[in-house]
Amino acid sequence: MLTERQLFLLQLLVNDYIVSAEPVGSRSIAKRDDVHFSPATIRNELADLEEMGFLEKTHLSSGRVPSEKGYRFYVDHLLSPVRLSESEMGNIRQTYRKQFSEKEDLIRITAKLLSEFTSYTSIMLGPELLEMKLKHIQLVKLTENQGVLIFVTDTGHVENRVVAFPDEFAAEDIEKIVNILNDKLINVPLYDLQNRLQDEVKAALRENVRNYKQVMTLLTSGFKKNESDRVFYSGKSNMLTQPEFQDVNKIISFFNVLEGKDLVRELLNIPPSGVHIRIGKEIKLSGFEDCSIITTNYSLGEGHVGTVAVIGPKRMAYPRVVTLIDVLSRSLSQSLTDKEHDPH
Amino acid sequence: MLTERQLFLLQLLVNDYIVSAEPVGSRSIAKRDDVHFSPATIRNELADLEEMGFLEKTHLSSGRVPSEKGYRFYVDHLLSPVRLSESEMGNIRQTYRKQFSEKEDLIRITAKLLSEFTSYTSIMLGPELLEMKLKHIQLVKLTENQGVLIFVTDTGHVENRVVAFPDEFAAEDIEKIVNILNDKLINVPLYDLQNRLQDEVKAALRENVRNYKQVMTLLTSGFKKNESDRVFYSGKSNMLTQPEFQDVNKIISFFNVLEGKDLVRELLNIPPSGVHIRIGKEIKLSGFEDCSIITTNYSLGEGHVGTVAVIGPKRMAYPRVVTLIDVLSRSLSQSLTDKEHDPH
DNA sequence: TGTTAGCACTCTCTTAACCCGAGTGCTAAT
DNA sequence: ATTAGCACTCGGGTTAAGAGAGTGCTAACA
Repeated sequence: MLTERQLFLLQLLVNDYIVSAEPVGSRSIAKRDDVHFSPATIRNELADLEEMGFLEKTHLSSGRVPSEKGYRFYVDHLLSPVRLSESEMGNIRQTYRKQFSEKEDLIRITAKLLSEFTSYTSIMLGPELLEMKLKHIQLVKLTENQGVLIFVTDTGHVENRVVAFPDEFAAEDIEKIVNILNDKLINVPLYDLQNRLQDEVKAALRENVRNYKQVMTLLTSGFKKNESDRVFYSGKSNMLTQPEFQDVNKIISFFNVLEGKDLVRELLNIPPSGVHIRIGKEIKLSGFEDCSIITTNYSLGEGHVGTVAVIGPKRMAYPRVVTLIDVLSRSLSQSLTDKEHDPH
Repeated sequence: MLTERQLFLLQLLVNDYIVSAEPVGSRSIAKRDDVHFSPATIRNELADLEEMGFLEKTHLSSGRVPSEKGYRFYVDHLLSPVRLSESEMGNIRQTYRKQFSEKEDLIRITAKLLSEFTSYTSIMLGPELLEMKLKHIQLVKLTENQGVLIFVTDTGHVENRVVAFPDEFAAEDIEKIVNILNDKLINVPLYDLQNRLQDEVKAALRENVRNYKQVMTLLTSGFKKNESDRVFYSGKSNMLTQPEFQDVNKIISFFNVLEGKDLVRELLNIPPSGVHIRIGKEIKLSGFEDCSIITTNYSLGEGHVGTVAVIGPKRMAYPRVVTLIDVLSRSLSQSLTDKEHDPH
C-alpha cells in the first residue's frame, strides 16, 4: 500500500513529466514550495515507488519517468478533474449553436474542436449504418441514361449513388419505381435491405415495370453498403510537435497505423459507456506503444451510437483530455438528437 | 546554347539525382557504359553547365545537383515520355470499370491511385459548385420538427442539410414546399439561387404556406453554399519517406501548408488545360521551396472542371508523374461524363 | 526512527580534434 | 579536344574529454 506522501509524490511527478517530457529528478521536486522535504528523502521515496513498479529510469543515473503501471495508477486513482476556462466553454457553446448543417459536419466539427483543444489527434467513428432504418428513397434522372439514387435514414443520414439506367427507360418508370421502393422499404433497417429487395420489391417490380431485371441489378448494386467513410480524423499532424515523435520512423509507423484499418477495429472494441483510457501496450497495435487512447461514445438518438477518440502520447494531459472528451461528446449527442428541443 | 553532349549529360545527371537523391559526381557518370569520355571531360562540361546556372554544388567539393533552372530546362526540353507497365494500365482500367458509386468516390479513388502509383501526395479539387444547376430538390421529414433538405445538381452532386421545422408544421406543407421549389428552382445555377429564393419562391410561399417566414429562413440558410469539402487528399504521409523530409520541422511546415487554405487557392490559379509543372520557388508558398507541383484538369461534362495535383519533392520523377496524371485525369473525366456510353 | 547532508559514481550530451573518402579544379601530357 | 595526375576542400564518422544532472549509500542529526 502506498503512503500518503508516496501518492502525493507520484502525482506530482506524473504531472511534472506530462508537461516537461523529461525525466524528473529529486531536486526539481524538492524545489517546489508545496514540498517540504529534502531531495534525499524524495530519492528514498522514489526508489521505493520504482521498486513497486510505478516508476522507471531511462538510465542508471537519470531522473524518474512514470511506468505504464504508474500511468495506470495515476488515471485510476489520482486523476483530479480540471475545469475548462470560460472562454473555452463559450467557444464550444457557440460552435454548437450554429444550425442547419449536415449531420456529418457536426461530427467533423467535434473532431476539430477536440484536436485543437487538446493538441492531439482526434478520431470520430460514425454510427453503424446497418442499424439505421430507411426513411425515404428517391431516384432522380440526370441524363437520358443515368440518374442518382438517394436514400435517407431515420438518423438523417443521406446516401447517394450515381446509377446507369437500362435502355428504353421511360420517365414514368422512375415514378413507379420510387413509389414501389417507398412503399416496400420504408422503416426497413439497412441490414435487412438486400433481403427485402429480393423478395417484395422484386415481385412488385415484375408486375409494374418493363426491364425489371435491369432495374433490379441497378437497385441491388445501388444499395450496396459502403462501410468506409464513417471515420473522421482531425489533427493528424499534431503529433509531430510532441517531443517523443521527433524520430521520422516513429512518425511513419504512427501514420501507417492511423491510416490503416486496425485502429478503427480496435476503437470499436470499447465498452459502450463512460470514458475509457488505454495506455501504451494496452493498445494492441505495434507502433502505438508510446501512445494512449481515450475514448467515449456519443449518441444519435434511438440507440445509434458513435465513437469519439483522442490519441496522444502516453505522456498525455489526461485530466484535461478526459474533461474535454466528456464535454464535447455530450454536446455532440445533444446537437444530434435534441436539436428540436432547443431550436434557438 | 547547349551542345549535344551537354544536353545528354544534363539529362543523365537529373535522372540520376532523381533516383539517388545524392549529389552526382563525374566518376559515377563516367562509369555508365553509355558514356565514353573520362571523368575529367565530364568535370569540364559540368563546370560549364554550372556556370550557365543549370547545376549547383552543395559545397565546394561536392558532386552536382540540378538547380531550379536546371529542373525547368529538364521538364521543358528533356522530358522523355514514359510508358506505364501493362499491369499498371490493367489496374487502372479495372478500377474505373467499377460502377454505381458516388461521384465523389470516383474522385477519391483517383486521388488514391495517383498517390499510390507516384508515392507522392495527390490533391483533387472538386468542380466549382456555384456553376452547377439544380436538378431536383427534396425535403424529407425525420421527426416532428426536423427534416433533411436534399438537392441534386446536374452533375449528380448531392447536398443535404438537416433543418429545423417551424412549429405547427403540417405534412401537407412539405409537399407544397417541395412542389414550389421544384417548380421555381429547377435549372437555376447555384450562384443565382439566393436571388431566386428571395424573389419567386418567397412570393409563391406567401400565397400557399402558413408560417412562410420561418420556412424562408429555413430555406435560405439550408441552401447556403458550402465552399469546403471539395478537396480530397491522398498519400499525405508519402512525403515522410522522401530523404529531403527527414527533418521534423520541414515535415511540420509541409503539413501546415497542406492543411491550410493557401495551397488550394494556389492550385486554382492554374491555366485551364494541359499538364502544368511548378518547381520550387515558382510555387509561392513558404515551406514548399523544396517541392514541385504537377497539375492538370478533369472534366465533369458541360464545362464543369476540377483540378488534379501531385505534390512531390523538387527531385520528382517528372516523366512518370506527368504520364500518370495525364492518364488518370483522362480516365476520371471519362468515367464522370461518358459513363452512359460505356455502361458495361 | 525518520530525515538530511555529503560524496563518490554513473550516464548522457556537447564540443573539439581527427581522419577518411569522395569529389573538384587545375596543369601538363597525349 | 581529351585525359591522367595531383593538390586541395569539405562533410561525415569516430574518438576523447569535460560538464552537468542525477543517483545510491553512508553517516550524522533531531
